[in-house]
Amino acid sequence: MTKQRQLILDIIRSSTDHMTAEEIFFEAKQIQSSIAVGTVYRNLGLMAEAEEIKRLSMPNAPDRFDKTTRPHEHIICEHCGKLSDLPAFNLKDYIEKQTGVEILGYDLNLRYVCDDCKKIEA
Amino acid sequence: MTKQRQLILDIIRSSTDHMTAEEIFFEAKQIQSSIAVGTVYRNLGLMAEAEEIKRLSMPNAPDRFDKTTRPHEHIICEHCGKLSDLPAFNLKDYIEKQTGVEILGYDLNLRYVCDDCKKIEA
DNA sequence: TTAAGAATAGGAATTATTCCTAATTGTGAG
DNA sequence: CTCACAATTAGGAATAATTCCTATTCTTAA
Repeated sequence: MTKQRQLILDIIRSSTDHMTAEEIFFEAKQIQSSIAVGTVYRNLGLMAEAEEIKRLSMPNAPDRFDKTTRPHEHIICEHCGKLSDLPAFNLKDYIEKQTGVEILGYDLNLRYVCDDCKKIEA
Repeated sequence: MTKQRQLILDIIRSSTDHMTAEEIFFEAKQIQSSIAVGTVYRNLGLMAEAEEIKRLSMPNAPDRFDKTTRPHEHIICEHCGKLSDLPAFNLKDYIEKQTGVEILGYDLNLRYVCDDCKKIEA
């Protein structure tokens, strides 16, 4: 756990939303201006691999990183792209029963239109 | 529906697995050598938008395209990356009841280790 | 048949990410 | 403490995936 990795982790943990690598890089730069973008990507990849954080991949968007590794769901507004958390549905047992396969984990991404966008549309 | 778009759609529909844009481009080129990579990406994006096909985004992998737009689930081997289809679990009603939110759709990606990789690991 | 609009080819540009190498930092044996 | 070694970083080049631009080529309706 180097200084840089700790800094990146702190930024993710103190953010309320799900940041992109680029956003994390710019915040990190505010604190340690010498930090390199490669360092950010490498540490994000390593921490995601080690399951200290979670990488989120969505269509038509760069990856985002989630401080929460315990299971929970994500819901994304199709209109503005806002990404929010939902409590876990705990589908693992249900899925394993349905499929007969040992599931290591799953990603469930729900699509909706958020209240703000609904107002605008109406 | 131009000749090129039809060609791209035919390639996707006749494939058994989920192809990347690059794979689709190379197959298309066998048939129409003048086709441009931009044409493939543009038409894939348009068809995904129009829900004629479905775009799949996974961590650490380029997007893939699925001929099947009717709901079904995807399961990916964490070891070799093989991506397979599963029948739909029809979680929409359950999710809407849990969340109280109108869900437009969802993507559920399951992670497991496929039989081939299990053998190798053992 | 021709003008207008839409889509393509070709390639440059952009975005997101990874890789390379020299320099720096942290660590443990002496 | 300090030297040497290993690991990590900074900086930037390189790559991968995708989008964008513009001139050209269809297509279609009048």
